[in-house]
Amino acid sequence: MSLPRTLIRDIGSRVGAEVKVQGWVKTIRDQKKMQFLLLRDHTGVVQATVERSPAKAALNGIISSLTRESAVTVIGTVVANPIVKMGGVEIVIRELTVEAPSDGLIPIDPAGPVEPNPEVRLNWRFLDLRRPETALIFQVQTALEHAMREYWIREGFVEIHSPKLMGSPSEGGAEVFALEYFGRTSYLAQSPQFYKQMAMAGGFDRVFEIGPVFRADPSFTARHATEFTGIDMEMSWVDSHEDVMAFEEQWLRYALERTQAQWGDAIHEVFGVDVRVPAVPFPRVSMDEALEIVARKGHVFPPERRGDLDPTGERLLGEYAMERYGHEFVFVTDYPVDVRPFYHMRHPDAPKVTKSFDLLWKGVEVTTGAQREHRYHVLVAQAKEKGLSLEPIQFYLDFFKYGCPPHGGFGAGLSRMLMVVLNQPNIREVTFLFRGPTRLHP
RNA sequence: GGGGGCGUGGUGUAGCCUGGUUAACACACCUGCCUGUCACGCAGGAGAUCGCGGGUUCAACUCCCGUCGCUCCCGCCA
Repeated sequence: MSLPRTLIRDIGSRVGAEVKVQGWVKTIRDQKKMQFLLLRDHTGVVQATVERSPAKAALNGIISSLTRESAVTVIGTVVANPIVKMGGVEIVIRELTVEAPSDGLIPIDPAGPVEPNPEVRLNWRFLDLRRPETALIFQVQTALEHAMREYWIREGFVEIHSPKLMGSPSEGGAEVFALEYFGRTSYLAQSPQFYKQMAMAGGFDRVFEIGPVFRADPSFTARHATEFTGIDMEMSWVDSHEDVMAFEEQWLRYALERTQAQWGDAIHEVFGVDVRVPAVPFPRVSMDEALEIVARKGHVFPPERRGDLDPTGERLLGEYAMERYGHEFVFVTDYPVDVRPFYHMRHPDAPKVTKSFDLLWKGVEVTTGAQREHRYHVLVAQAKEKGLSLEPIQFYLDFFKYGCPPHGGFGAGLSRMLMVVLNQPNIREVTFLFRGPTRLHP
C-alpha cells in the first residue's frame, strides 16, 4: 500500500514521520552543499531539503534541473529544525518525482513580487489561480454559497434548475443574446424570473436557484459581466415585499456568520477587510427618502433620471447607512413604476409606486426584489401599459390564470457579493472565468 | 454606446513632454561560484524589429493621423 498524501498544513504534526507531499515548486535555492525547495499545495508552503553528497547524486541532479512551478511528488521525513524560519519544520527529501515539469519562462509568476496586469492575469488565469490569495476567493465563495443553500433548505425551499435556452426573450430591460437553434432563433436566459414564478404557480411554495444568467449589455464597468452566476429565490403567500426583505436579511446574516466563522481570519489577513455579520433588521429607506438623503449630501441628479438612484447616489446612500446606522446594508424600497418591470406589484393606494426593493451593500447594488403581481388581469394590464406585446410572453401570463398564490422574491449576483465582502475593486478578479463584451477566452 | 488614460524583453516599470549613442532598471531565465538558504548571495550571459499601419522629418520608442487591444469614468444592471 502506498504512502497516503499529507497536506502541507498538517506537516507540523507529523514530525519524525515519513510523508508524501504533492504540489508545486515555489522556490529553488540550489547551493553547493544544500538544496532547498519551497513546495506549495492548496493548503500552504513547506521547505524541503537535500544535502549534496555522492550518495544523493541522482536526487541532487533532479533538483538541479528542476524548474519553478513544476508539479512534483516528494517523499521524505519531517524534521523539526529551529533554523527554519518558516514554521521551524522541514522535509528531508528521500525521493522526488517530477510529475509534470513547468516551462522555465512562465507568463506570470504565481510567487512573484508584483502582480501582473489584469489582462495578463486573465489570459493565464490558471496560473493566477495558483496564488493563494486568488484561491481564497473561491474557498470563500464555496462557504458563502453553502451557507445560503443550507439556510434555504432548512426553511423548506426547493432547489430548481431552469433552462437557459429560451424560445422568446424574457421581459425587457437588459439585452438578450440570440443564437441559432435548429433553424430557429433561441435566446439565452437573462434570469430565471419567469420560471421561478412558474414554480409558485406549480405549488412549490418556495424555491431557489443558483445558476448562470446572460446579459448582452455592452457594459464597461468594474461590476458588470455578460455571463454571471445569479442567485434567485421566490416565496409564496407573502403579504408584501416586506416579507421578502425580512427573509433576505436573515438569510444573509446567516450566510455571513458562517463565512466569517470559517474564513474571517484568512480574509482579514489576505484582503485586510473584516467580514461583518450584519445586525437584523437592516435599515430601510423609501426611494423618496433616498433621493432626499442623497440630495442633502450634495449629489445633483441629471434631469433625465426620474426617481432612480445612479451609482454615485447608491454610494452616498451606502455612506449614509454607515453613518446613521453603522450598517453596511440598506434596503431601498418603493421604486416608481417607470423604473421597474411590469410584473412588480403596485401599492393599492399609490399606483405609481411598486412594492419593490433593492439591497445596497457598501453602496453597491447587490439585489433586486419585489412582490410580484399574481392577478392575471392586473398583470396583463401592466404589461400592456409598458408597451409589451403579449404573444411572446403568453406562456408566462398563463401561469396566473389558474390560481397563482401571492408571492415575491429577489435576484442577487454572486460575484458582486463576493466583490463587496472581500473589498475587491473589480468583478473580474472574483469570477472564476470572467465573461465580458470583449472577453471570451480562456 | 459616450468620454479620458495606457500599449516598451517572459513579468512589472523607466525613457516619450523638450525627436539624434549599444533602449535602462527590478524580478524571472541561462552559465559558473557559494557549509543551511529562507525576498539567499556573488560574477557573467542571453532575451525587445518599443501593439499594428500610415504620415512629418536628414533622423521617430519619442511628434501627428488611423486602427486594434486593454483600462478607468458615465449610461445599463445583479
